[in-house]
Formats: sequence, structure tokens, C-alpha cells
Amino acid sequence: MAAHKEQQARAEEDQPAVELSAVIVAVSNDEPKVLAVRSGAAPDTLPSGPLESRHRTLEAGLRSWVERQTRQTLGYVEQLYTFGDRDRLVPGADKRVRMLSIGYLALVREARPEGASETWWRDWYRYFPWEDRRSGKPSVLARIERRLRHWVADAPSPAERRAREQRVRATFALGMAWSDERVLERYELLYEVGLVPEAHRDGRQTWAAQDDSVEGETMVADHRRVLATAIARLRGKIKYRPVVFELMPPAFTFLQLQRTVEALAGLRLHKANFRRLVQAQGLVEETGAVSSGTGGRPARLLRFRHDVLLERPAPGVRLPGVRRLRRA
Amino acid sequence: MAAHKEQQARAEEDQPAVELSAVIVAVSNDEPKVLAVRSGAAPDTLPSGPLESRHRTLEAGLRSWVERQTRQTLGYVEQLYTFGDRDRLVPGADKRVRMLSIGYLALVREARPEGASETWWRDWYRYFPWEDRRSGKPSVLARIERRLRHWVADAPSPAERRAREQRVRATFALGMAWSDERVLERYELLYEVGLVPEAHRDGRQTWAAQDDSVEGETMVADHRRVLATAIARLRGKIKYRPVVFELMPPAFTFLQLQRTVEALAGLRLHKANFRRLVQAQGLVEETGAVSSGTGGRPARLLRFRHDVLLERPAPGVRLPGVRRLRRA
DNA sequence: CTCACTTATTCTCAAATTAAGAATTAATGC
DNA sequence: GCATTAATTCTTAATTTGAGAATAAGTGAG
Repeated sequence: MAAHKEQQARAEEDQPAVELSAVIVAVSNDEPKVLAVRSGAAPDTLPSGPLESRHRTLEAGLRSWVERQTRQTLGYVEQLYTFGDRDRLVPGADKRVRMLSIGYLALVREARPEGASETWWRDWYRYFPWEDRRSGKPSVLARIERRLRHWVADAPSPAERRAREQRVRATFALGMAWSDERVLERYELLYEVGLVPEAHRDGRQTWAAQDDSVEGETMVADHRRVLATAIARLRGKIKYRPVVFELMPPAFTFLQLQRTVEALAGLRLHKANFRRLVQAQGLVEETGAVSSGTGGRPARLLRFRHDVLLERPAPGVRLPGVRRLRRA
Repeated sequence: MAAHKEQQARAEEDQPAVELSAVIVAVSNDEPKVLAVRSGAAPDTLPSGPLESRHRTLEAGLRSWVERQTRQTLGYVEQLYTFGDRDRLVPGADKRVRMLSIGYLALVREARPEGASETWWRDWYRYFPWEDRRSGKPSVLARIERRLRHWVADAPSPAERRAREQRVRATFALGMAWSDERVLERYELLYEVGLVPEAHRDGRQTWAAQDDSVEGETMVADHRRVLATAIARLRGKIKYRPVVFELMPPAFTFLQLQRTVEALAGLRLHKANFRRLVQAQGLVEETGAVSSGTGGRPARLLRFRHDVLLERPAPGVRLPGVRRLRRA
């Protein structure tokens, strides 16, 4: 078929560049950390590397260069998403080559000292300060909400106004329950409205002015978007698969587990109910030992029951109804 | 840096081929259908096409050739997974080029007559007969279970035996509750044990002999695996996002909606409870009209409330506890 | 040694949600 | 008008949550 041959030829000349990039997550000191690469004064980037032909699978390729480059041994690894908009150009290429980037989420058990290159563990809430509600509504949110309300009020038509209003309500939960998983939707809204510097950097026409940007550190290219995707995925996943345990040491207390989940979800949970839920699901068993000085009564140490992975349909650390803070 | 330059060079020579492939789903006559391409006597394939540089986004590229090739207008589209094991070779290429295939799930509202090429709507349970439990346990399962039990008994060591046992229990629910979402795990287990023809075709050393394969039509390359990924994703998604409505006509009855969900999940649900759940979530509203002759009392017609998309955190058609069939 | 303090662990109880099945309603075709 | 077929509404028991109180077991100061 002529059409087919033509397609073939076109496809070949298009040959996009392919890279693997990784959001590598650890939790230490009850804070969620992500591995970022810094070079000079430029914004942070996510570690990324080439796809080499000697690796049989994509995941093997990823593990290989990450472990070489960052000296981290990856535990759980999961493919996130393939990013490939045409604007993601290979920097410095003479012609417009599409950059395909296959994003991965990886969990590692502890934040070891940084690797060889300029690689650092950074609290992920630096990039998304509005996502951390563990000690009540963060102050950035007041500013964000104010600006979004202006944006809504400024809509060109009543229909558009309603649309904007609903979008803001759904993502930033004005008046309704905050949904910890809407990380990407929230970031995208801020981008479209022009409240993050990336929007201006990318030359978008936006409602907000350049210096209207809200707090939160930016990243190179669309890396902050990739990170948002990762956080959203992880926050969703902990609820139906026992992935938190990939971030825990071999033995831990209920409270440590709870703090880790809270760090990821950006929410505070009710202690007694959390315990009951985890226990009821049979996700853990006691080691017999107790933790030494945590200040008060010593806590029993737990370990993850590895057999649950094979045992039941799909257990996960469900969040026991978010604890309502007495007063904001 | 020398190392960097070397990497760059290596990456270039690796240049993998990239294609987009689609699992296009519709439900008609209460059966889940998927678009498949047949050529001659070869097994079915999923429709797929090249990534062209003129499209700004991957999704736009996908929509473009699917709509050209199959004459279907795609509604909801979501990226599934990027498949890129090195064994997926470009057929007929002289050297070993890696084939990267970005899989998409697309939902269309109705199964229109097939397009130009040899494209057909096929019941997805042809490929996965063991996934349909709407009228009780399908008969293939008896055979599958028998063989898996043998495989367990045949383990080389007690430890391996236990591992196999747990894996079988978890996926095929021997003795426990069936999990509709474990489609991929079940397929992969059958593949590894050698109970599907693909395993032998791919030249794997397996426990089962070639003619031990269980019922269920095979597909070219790893397409059956891609389809399993799609079904699993869709079965998961309907529970927390209102995607079923992408498959429904503009007006429908509760029972039609229920039958559609059942078709996807491969399970029967409790009628009254399903209704209550959907209603309580405010996913639908009455159109005012009623359906004509469905045999008995006419049902009120419903439409999807489009505003819920923007309104609440994450509504989906939750499955109201699977109805226990009185006796198997 | 005892008290104040801190965190762990267990209990309680009301409220909300779910599962299952029965009862009631409204058509259709003899 | 009656039998049949579905749709729709109700009922009831059981289970699961959400919230907070009560109790237990350590530590360090005096």
C-alpha cells in the first residue's frame, strides 16, 4: 500500500529522542523527599537518563542509570506516564525533535547521603507548598484562593464564569472537602491561570501577570508537572496497595507509619482510627520488640506482613477519615 | 564530560521506533467490545499507528490516525502504559530495533459499523473468557484451576510451593473473593505457567505443555497483554471516576447503566443497591421521559449530570457489593 | 519514691453506610 | 380483568466509620 509506505517514511524522519526520568521518593523525619539535580543557579531538574539498547526492559534501563548516577538502590518502581508534547524539545538540537520522556515513580527506603553528582533530597512541599495541610491550611492557599476568585470574577461571560467557578471549587475545594489526590489538576489550574512562573517562561498568554506567581519553587521544563503527576499517583496508590511499606524501615511503630502516610497525603489523620484500620486489614504484625525512648510509653514495633501482597485482593492503607482540626 | 558525550552517542544509535496503539472500547447489547484488526488467518491485533511530528501532543496524534483508520470518533482517551521490552522487535527490520509502543485506552459511545480496513468489534471476553462471571463461574475456570493446582503441587521446593499457592489464591481467588481488577495478574500468571499459546510462541520454557493452553483467543505480539492492562484499568477507573457515561447514549435507564457496568466488571450487581448508590452520588438526573416497551413497567430515562465532573472530589460508579448468587 | 508529663493502646458510642430481600407500582398482552 | 414483567421504594440487620474518652506504661524532676 502506498499510503503505508509513505507513513513509514514519515515516521522514520520523525524519530523522537527518548529518555527515562525518575521521581525518586523517600520519607525521612516525617517529610516527603524527592531526589533533585541542581546545576548552578538553574532551577532543579529530575534525574533522567538515556534508554540504552542493552537493557531488555525499560524498567531495567531506569534502574541501571539511576543506581549508577545517584548511588540509590531502588525498591519499588512503577511507570508513571509518557510525556511527549512537541514543545518538549531536545535542548540545543538544530531541528525540532520531539522529546519523549517516560516518567517513573520509585520509592526508596531511606534518604542516604547524596550521590556523586549535584543530587539532593528535597522536601517535595518546597515545590508544592499548597499541598501540605498537615498543620492546617497553609498560608499560600489564602493568596491562591484570592487570586483564583479574581480570575473567576473576571470571566468574560456568565457561562465561562460558572465554568471557572466550578473548576476552582473542584480543585481547590473552596467550601468543600479537600481532595488530596487532585495535585495535578491544581497545578494545571495554576499554570493555566498564570500563577506559576513556568507559564510565563513558556510564553503563554495568561490572565495573571508574571509577578503574580504564588510561592513554590519552580523546576526546569515540565518537571514540576511530572512531579505533580507522581505525587498524585502515590497519594492515590497508598490507599489501595500497601506501597507505604516500601518507604518504611524493617521495623516501625504505628505512629511512624501514620506520620509517613500523613507526610505523603499532606493531611493529619485520627490516631486511634488509623490504628484500627491498619490492624483490621492485617497489614502488619508485631515483632515482639518495643521502641525505646519516644518520650512516653514505649510503642510496640511492627513489621510489614509480606504475605499480604499475595493474600488478599488489594489491601492498602486506607485513610481513616481525615481528622478535622478543631479550629483552623 | 566524556561520559556524557559517550552516552549521547549511544543513545542516538539506539533510536527506538515509536508507535501509538489503542484499545478502543464500546459496550453494545450489554457486551463489552473492543476494536480489533484482522488480516488473513493471523491472530487479531490492536489498531496502531505511527507518531507523526505534525501533532503537538501524543493524544492528538492518536486521535488523528484512529479517526482516519477506523472512522470512529473517540470520546474519552487516556494513556495506559508504554510498552518497550526489547523483544518487541519491529517486524522485518534488519537489525534489532526496540519497538516502543504507547498504549491508549479510548471509550466510544456506540459500536458503529466497522471502518474501512479489516476492523471489527469483538467481545473482549473472547480473549479472556475467565474474566466474565456475570452468569456464575465460567466453565474455563474449572480447567484453569485444575491446572494451576497441579502447578502448585509440582513445585520443586516447599517454599516455592507456598509462593505458588499464594499467587494462585490471590489472582484466581481460590477460596476467597474474586477481584475484578486483577486482570493483568491473572493473564501474566497463565503466561508464566504456559497456559496461553503466546508463552510457547515466544519460546519460553514453561511448566505446561504447548497443547495445555486454556480457552481464549490469542492476539499478535503482546497485544493480549495490552488489552488486559486496559481492562484492568477501566475496571478500576469506573469505581472512582464517572467514565461509564462515556459509553452510554445520551439518555438511558438505571438498568441499562447497571448492565453496562456489569459488562465491564464481569460481575452481577444488586439492582436496588446499585440504584441507591448512583442516586446518592448525584451522578444522574431524570430527563422527564420514560423508556418505551422494555417488557414491564416503563423505566424513567436518565442523563448524566455533566456538572459533577467539576463539582465533587471524585465520584465514580461504585460497585454496590457484588451480589452473591444464591448457589454457584 | 512519687508526681507530672508524654505517648501508646484500648474502649465506647453514636452516626452513617451497606447488603439483602420484600413489598409495591405501572406497564403490556391476552 | 388477569398474568407477567420490570421498575421503584422500603425495611431491617449488620458492618463500618468518626470522634473522643479512658487507661496503661514509660521518662525525668524534685
